[in-house]
Amino acid sequence: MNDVAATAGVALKTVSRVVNDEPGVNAATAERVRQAIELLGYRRNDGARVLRRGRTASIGLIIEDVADPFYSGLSRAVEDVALRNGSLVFTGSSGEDPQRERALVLAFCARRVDGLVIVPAGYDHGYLAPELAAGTRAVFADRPPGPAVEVDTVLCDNDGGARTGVAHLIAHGHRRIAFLGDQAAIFTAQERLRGYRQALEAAGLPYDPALVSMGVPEQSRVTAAVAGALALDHPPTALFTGNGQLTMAALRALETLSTGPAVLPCRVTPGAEASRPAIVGFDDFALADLLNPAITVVAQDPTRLGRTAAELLFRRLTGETGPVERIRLPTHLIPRGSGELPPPA
Amino acid sequence: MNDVAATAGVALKTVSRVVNDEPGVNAATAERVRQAIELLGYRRNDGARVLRRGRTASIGLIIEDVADPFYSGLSRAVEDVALRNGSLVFTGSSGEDPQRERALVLAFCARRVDGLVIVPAGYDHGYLAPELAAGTRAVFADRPPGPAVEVDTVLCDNDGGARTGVAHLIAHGHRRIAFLGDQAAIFTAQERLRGYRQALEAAGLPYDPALVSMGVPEQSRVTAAVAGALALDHPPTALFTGNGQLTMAALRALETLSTGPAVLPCRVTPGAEASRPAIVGFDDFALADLLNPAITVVAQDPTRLGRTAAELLFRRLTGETGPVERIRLPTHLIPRGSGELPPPA
DNA sequence: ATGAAAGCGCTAACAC
DNA sequence: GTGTTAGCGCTTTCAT
Repeated sequence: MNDVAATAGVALKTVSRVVNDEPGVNAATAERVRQAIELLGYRRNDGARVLRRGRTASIGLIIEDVADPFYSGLSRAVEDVALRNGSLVFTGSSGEDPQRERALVLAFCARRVDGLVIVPAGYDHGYLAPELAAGTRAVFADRPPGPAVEVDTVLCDNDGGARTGVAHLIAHGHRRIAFLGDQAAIFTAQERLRGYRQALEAAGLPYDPALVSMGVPEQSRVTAAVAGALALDHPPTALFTGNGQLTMAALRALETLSTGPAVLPCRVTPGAEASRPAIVGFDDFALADLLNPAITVVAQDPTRLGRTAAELLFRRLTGETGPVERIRLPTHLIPRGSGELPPPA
Repeated sequence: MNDVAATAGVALKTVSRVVNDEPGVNAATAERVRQAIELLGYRRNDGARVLRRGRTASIGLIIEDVADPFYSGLSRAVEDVALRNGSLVFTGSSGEDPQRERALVLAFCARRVDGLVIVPAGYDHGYLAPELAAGTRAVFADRPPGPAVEVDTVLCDNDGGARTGVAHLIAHGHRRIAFLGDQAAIFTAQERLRGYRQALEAAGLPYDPALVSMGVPEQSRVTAAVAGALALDHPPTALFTGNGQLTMAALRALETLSTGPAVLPCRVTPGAEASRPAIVGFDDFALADLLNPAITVVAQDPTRLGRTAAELLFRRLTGETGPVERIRLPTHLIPRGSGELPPPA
């Protein structure tokens, strides 16, 4: 900037004015400055600017894994809102590891991000308190913070969604419905399990722990869980899966376990359909409509979740006060076939 | 930092030494400083640190859309490599818009990122030259830069992959193969089209422009393209799709266009299979193996692409010199059924 | 082992 | 309209 000023024969401040489009600069002077900028290939150093002004015009986003379609949809929404607000976004994947979540949040705070959108992996957010006290704003998305801090939160209607999905299966005649959930420590997994139980209760059906399996959404575990359930004396006639990854893994498990010979181009052996359990999954996913049968899901809207959280964050950053907000986003059932299969006669 | 120094009764520099684990501080003094830090909730301001030291320990990543599984896989890989190198990553989606690509790159540069991983939307990268001259390193991934700059590039073997996929269809007896590609302006789309033509030529088959359709991967366009091809006097018996989005859209189009009644739980009317065109797609995607028939693909490895690009970037950032690198990553064919369907007798 | 001073590149506050 | 000065929070250099 000094060099530019020297080359243009003006003072430092004038260059600053031109660079920032501040009013009160003679058009001719401004032009000279712009030429000097061009000549020297000058670029404003935003880091220094930030240091002086206090606002970094950047936010941090912590999710579980960008590579998961649910979170990448959320990411894109956050990014778009940030862009509209003139802000850049640091993204970090926690991989469901509270240590990494913490490290990322702290690293972002050290960069003095203006705010954070956090999908937490852990429950202890005491580490956030000093940052919040220092003025960094945070919005939790998809899962709430632990009791140590009180911040705006945008969640999905997990138990309501699960209730709807399970009630749908019940309405189609199922009485033995297995529940396949994510790790029991995860908030959304707990809420969805709760919804499952509520639906059973509302229909006067017993809760059978043998029909419930919670754990990591790995194929091997899911295959084992599905196989185990189907091998019960009174096997389930339907399956409710707690998220998109689990649904896909369960479908693959059913395919693997299917006893009939794999016949191309139609893998489902004619006549074998009837023995196939009905399935409803939490989360919509690409191609759910092209499977055979097409998959009935309880859809959330990751884009809306991200947008809502980011917009709330920017409203806070632009000074909106008021009590901590707790927003619940609705889900909706999309019947496609797999959830309408009747139980075997 | 001043406050900490005052509270601990030491000089500013001593606090700096403690914060940075520099040697040469009395253990007792260090402890006093640490207590003061704790007491005041002090956090080092990395922005100021960066201003002084010159390195921001952050990189920028520009992709087309985080929400696309191909790019989100790439993102995650870049993020992981960055983490291992103690760096944070700014992510931005260009949405295939050269203006936005440019704006994002420039914004990242203004933040003085150490380097960039760019999946370019445009071809004119003249705007990058001053940044490169200023010392910012860049690596292009998936698509090369325009002629204005010369930088490291990691690409996938697009024409080779397409050649393999199309040759596979030819080997299964197909003589009329349609090609459905992304917008003709996109580098990878061009290379894949080239591979398609090479495969035809190698087999002594004529190139028929009526069988080729390039454009945005929107469902309506794809449905129209597929319908158009199938309505030709000599319709194709097989289809090669140029990327994952196109493959999914084409499958949906085939489903929509399928003349037989939709019969649950098996949508493909018995007997109708024979009239279904074979299909091979570029890019693997979730559930490709569970469709009916399962989808044969030419798979790239987005994780490897991201990892390779990011590692190259960090090697450059740690001083590795040498000529500009141009890396090509292999693809591999995964036969699953759809690509092995024979043409109608 | 510790400290004082200078300055990274910029903008806010106030002259002129 | 334009320039001067101070200082954002830190690290570097050079003393002590």
